[in-house]
Amino acid sequence: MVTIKKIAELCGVSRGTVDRVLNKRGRVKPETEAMILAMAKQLGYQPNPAGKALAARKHKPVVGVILTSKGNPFFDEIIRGITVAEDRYQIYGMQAVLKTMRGYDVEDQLELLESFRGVVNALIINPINDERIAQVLNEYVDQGVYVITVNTDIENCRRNCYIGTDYFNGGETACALLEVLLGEKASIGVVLGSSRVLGHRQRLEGFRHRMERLPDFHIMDVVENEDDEIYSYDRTRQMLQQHPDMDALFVVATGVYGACRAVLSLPDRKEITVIAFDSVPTTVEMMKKGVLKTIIYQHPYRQGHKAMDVAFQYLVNDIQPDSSTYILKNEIKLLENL
Amino acid sequence: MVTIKKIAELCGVSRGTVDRVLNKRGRVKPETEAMILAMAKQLGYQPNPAGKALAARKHKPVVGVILTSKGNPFFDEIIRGITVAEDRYQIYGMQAVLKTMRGYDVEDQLELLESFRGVVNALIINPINDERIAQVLNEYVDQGVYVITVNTDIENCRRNCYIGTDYFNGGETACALLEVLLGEKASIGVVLGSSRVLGHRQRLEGFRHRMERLPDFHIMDVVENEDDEIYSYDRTRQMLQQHPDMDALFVVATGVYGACRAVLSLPDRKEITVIAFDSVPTTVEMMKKGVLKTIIYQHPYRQGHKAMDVAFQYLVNDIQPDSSTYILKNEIKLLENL
DNA sequence: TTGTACGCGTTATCAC
DNA sequence: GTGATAACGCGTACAA
Repeated sequence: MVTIKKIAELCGVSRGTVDRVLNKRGRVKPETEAMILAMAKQLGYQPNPAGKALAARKHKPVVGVILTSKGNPFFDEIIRGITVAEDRYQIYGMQAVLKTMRGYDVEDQLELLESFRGVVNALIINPINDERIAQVLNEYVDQGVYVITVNTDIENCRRNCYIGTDYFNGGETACALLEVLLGEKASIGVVLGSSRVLGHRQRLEGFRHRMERLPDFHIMDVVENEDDEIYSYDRTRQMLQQHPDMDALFVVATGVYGACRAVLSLPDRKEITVIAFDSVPTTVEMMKKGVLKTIIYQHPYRQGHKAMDVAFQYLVNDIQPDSSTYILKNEIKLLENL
Repeated sequence: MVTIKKIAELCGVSRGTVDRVLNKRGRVKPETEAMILAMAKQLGYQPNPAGKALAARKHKPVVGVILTSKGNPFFDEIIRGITVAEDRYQIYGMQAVLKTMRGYDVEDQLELLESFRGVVNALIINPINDERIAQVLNEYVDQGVYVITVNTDIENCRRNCYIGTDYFNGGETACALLEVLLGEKASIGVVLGSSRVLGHRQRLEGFRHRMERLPDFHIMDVVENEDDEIYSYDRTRQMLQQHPDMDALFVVATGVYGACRAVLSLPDRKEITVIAFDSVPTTVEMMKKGVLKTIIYQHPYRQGHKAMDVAFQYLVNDIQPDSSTYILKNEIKLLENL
């Protein structure tokens, strides 16, 4: 096992010098620096996280967490992942400060971001895809804050790491699932949430892309529910009535409950297959009622847990993740394997 | 942050005394012990894993790993999870020694177990469900070795932790999936592997249990393939020919490739829906060919990684897992979300 | 029965 | 530029 001490001995210098070289603190003669670097490389030196963690205990790194959709059970699962991880890492002196907001208001999120200025060492955020947000995140990165986007990513931003699902693939999966359930023919109604969220647009693109190889799959109509269950109910119901031949519903984002209630409210109508995302209590209820046979699941708990894990590795052990994205799979769930 | 040192100061004793109390080493006056215990509890003392890890560095704990089915791609994924985790934890002085075997011979596994006697501090094993194995594992536990069963559990054994899927639920999920794919009627052929593996029996039980609420689901025939692809091919083919009305195949364990080849070899036969487990290259090939539309996935990588994580937490940080079982979900995969 | 002292690997602070 | 030293929290050998 190779340590700083050992390198120091082998190079005939002190631990302090080796430390200065390895951590690029300067004030070292170029020749000795080269020698130490060579030796470290040759021996394959890896810093010991336990030592680092112990020495770094006085830093007490703070992780700021900003999540949209306060009170949304899906995000509650992300939060659970975060708090369980916080619990595991709290002993290393790391702590998380959580702030949630309701809806997707850019000003609100900017305000929360401002409140973290100079306070946090890392940031976990479910960002609104807005260029002002992207700019603030870039500023954070420039100030040395480690920025992790979770659940949804943001465009034109130099965030350090994204943790979440592949939304385009989520759409492809939804379409493929529909094919498995219905066969080669489908008359589809699409229920959109707000177009503000990057991922939801990508999901629809993925769905359409996968549809290209299915000549008898047709999108008959698209409605927007503005992330509101009542609108979702009303507009879905209207759509179903206007298209009596429609036999599939693709709910791209939120509003699943309202859409399912619309289906339930038309018991004499042709049977309809609903594809939707996330196993929150309301969708589980609809699975139990048989309105939903399947759901696509995004591992929310693991998203939160992994985000904290990445923050921990960076802040406490100074280890960057292998990749700047960590993609969790879109899983297909029945009631049985929830 | 509460440390041993702080507790010692507050109690007016030395760090050594506190250590003896907290680690139950004895040689402490009952009264002071009580006081220290009370203080530790009141302050919510948690040992710092970094300190523990550092102090434990001289121990160099060894994790023995015994896996059946050498060369099986499913187990290769488990191994990948183990080695990635080993890489992450290797810096703490922990190392893994991996031994694989072919098939399910009890003598072979006993031999491997013997070779680890007195060598390992923890054991990760994919056990054959045999009472002699159970007995040896109990001996290991009694000697203070931390025993983790992975992928399949074993009966009548005091192993410390099981990490893997719920096989009974896997069977239920398979049946529910078949219902989603075929509707309320199905004439099913079952392909069994070896009955030696506990999990595979449980899967069939789960399947049968879920079938109880489907009066028009019938198991027409059952064949065993002895974990051999050629037998699997032959016997499945014969079964399909004998039952022209059979429209579903439930492959409980290995032999998926052979069974699918049997389906392919009868192109003019009635279409058949195949339910099987694990996305290994051969099954993925069959998905691409369209023989398999879905597969049930067991998170093999995560099984291996989590097993090492639990071993690490125990050996290096002295932390036991929350539960003596860690159950990973049976996931349903299409080609799109593999 | 209790206290002291050292080492684990890293970082930070001095003094030279 | 460089080296010595203390500190982080824990475990333990040894002294009292």
